[in-house]
Amino acid sequence: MSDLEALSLKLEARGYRVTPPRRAVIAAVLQQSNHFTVEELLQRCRGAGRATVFRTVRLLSEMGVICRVLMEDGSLHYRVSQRGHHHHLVCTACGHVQDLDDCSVAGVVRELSRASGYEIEGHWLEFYGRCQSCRSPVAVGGGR
Amino acid sequence: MSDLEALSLKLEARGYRVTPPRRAVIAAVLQQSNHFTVEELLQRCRGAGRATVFRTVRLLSEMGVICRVLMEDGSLHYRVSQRGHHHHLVCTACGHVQDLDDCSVAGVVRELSRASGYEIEGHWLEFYGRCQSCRSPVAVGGGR
DNA sequence: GAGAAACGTGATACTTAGTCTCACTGAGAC
DNA sequence: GTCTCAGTGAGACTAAGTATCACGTTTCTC
Repeated sequence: MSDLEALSLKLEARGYRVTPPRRAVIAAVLQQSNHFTVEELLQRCRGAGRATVFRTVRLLSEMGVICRVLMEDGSLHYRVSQRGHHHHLVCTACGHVQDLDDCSVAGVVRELSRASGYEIEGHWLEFYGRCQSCRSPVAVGGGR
Repeated sequence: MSDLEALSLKLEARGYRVTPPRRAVIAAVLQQSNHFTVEELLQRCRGAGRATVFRTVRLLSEMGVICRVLMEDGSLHYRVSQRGHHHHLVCTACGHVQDLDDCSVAGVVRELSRASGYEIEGHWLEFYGRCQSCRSPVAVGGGR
């Protein structure tokens, strides 16, 4: 069973109809290997309207199929998400995003909760840097 | 010396003029005890134009006088910042923001850098929860 | 002090990312 | 067949921020 079919079943199980525009958006989302913006999806789903693409993205986001990635400039991108709670490591040079499996601040949250008296319900954590292939190995000509 | 005067001197030292609209924006910023939006500043500085308020906010942000706070809904607010790199603890009930002095993920960054091969240059971390006075005395525990 | 250059300004148009509204469509229930 | 209702596209609208432009004010130079 393809990812598209699996997702369609998941939508139907939740009582949503799987219409041609929704299929088009989901297919476009699944084609994206890295992060994307809604504008990029709109380019790929010429058939579907703006509102529909935004609605479907919100739906997929609520279902946990895609997650939001906060870029270093403050803009929000989206990304297919296999797991539940996780964080991202964003390469500021090539834009590649890597998922971080385990939540590295779980201990910090416990400690902070005790120290501050807050009941901590959530957090947002993104790392920015240069991936292995973008790190210039002693500047072999050019660089950025 | 008041904060306003200190900031004015800081601006002049950087070669910026301290004009009446800028003074008005800075005064409005310093009046805010918690986080604020540019729209709120605009309400308070009726004299200064929209563009000027945005320009001054960007200027103060570049100077490190104010910092951005990412709210749970994805919107960006601003906040007077006394220190350099720090994180925020946002109460989702009353909206109060608390600064976290020491960067609690410094160790995580080092570990992650080694494990992933990334040269980590920055990160964004915000915590969300309910502050001591907003926690209902019954509901202890839970979490996301 | 005059004139020029630089800086800062408000008004306003524009951009981006997203939401809202509304008339319409098509599938399913009866 | 018709009623209902989720889903649709078009397009208006919103929020947050940027760009442009003509103009005013300061500062610099002579």
